[in-house]
Amino acid sequence: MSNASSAIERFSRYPMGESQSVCCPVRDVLDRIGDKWSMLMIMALATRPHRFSELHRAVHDISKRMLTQTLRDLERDGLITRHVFPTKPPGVEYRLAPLGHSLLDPMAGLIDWADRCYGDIHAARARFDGTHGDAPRQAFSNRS
Amino acid sequence: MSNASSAIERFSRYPMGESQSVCCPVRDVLDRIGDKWSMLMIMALATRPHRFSELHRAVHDISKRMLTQTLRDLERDGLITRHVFPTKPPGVEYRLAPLGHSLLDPMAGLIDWADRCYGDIHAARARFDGTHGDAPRQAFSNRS
DNA sequence: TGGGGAGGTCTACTATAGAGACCGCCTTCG
DNA sequence: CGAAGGCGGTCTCTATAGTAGACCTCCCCA
Repeated sequence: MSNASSAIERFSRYPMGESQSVCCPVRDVLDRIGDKWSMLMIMALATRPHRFSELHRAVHDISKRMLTQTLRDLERDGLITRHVFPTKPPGVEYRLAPLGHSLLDPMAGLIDWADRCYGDIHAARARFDGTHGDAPRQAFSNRS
Repeated sequence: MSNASSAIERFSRYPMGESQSVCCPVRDVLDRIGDKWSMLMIMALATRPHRFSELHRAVHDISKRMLTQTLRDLERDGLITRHVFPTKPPGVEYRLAPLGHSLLDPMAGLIDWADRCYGDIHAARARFDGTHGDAPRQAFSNRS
């Protein structure tokens, strides 16, 4: 918590109240890497460069469309780079840019936390669903 | 990178290839806190407990619907707690649970990174949009 | 000659988020 | 007395984003 409080404080400097989302790095960064696939891509690329299809195989349940889009967005933000090799059938390799590399450390903290607290979260979830609801499917749904 | 590599390695133990999303803490946790609002809620609650309307004012551009849902989900996962005070008009207070508190530290790392690299990301984005596209609006869109 | 992989794009479908109206309860103001 | 407004939500409608999966070109290999 030692360094957390300072970060929270730093964060608090960015007012959230008046459509300031544009000037709040947290919102901005979260919108980018907080989506379903970006972090997974970064993690996959953390060990070594990957080809498009390798990434597709590595993640399997991403659609090609989302794979392309996620890679484009990450490239656009300078987190990964895209290299085309003009071989016979052109090969494309994606690799982590330095900026992407610098993300690994903070991400590792999160992964660590996820790993540690996974069980607690599921326990809490089960407890909530048991105590609180008869229909444990979703806590909040658009049931028609 | 020192501790990052170990975390990456730990992550790699969870295969992503065979619909293993259910057993991968990273995916699981990311789906929860990686959404647009959860982290913002946690950050808002980091300093002190908040009432429902306080949170709404603090974030302003969240709809009540999403606010309710986000709070429910966080409560369900044991990250925050919800206290109802049976005062004249019942008041509801949300506060961080210990589990939520333990998230602050890893989150701080990310906020820190966001703060540091915000500029780089925007620079990269501008460069990409300039070099790469005539229509800098979106890198990938469903244009009809 | 036709199957398969690479590296995508396109279209159609559907789940999700967001806007904003509404609600019961209570207090306060004119 | 009647209206206004805050609290803590829920409900419905619509716009948007994600998903599945067909399709495409180029090349290699048997």
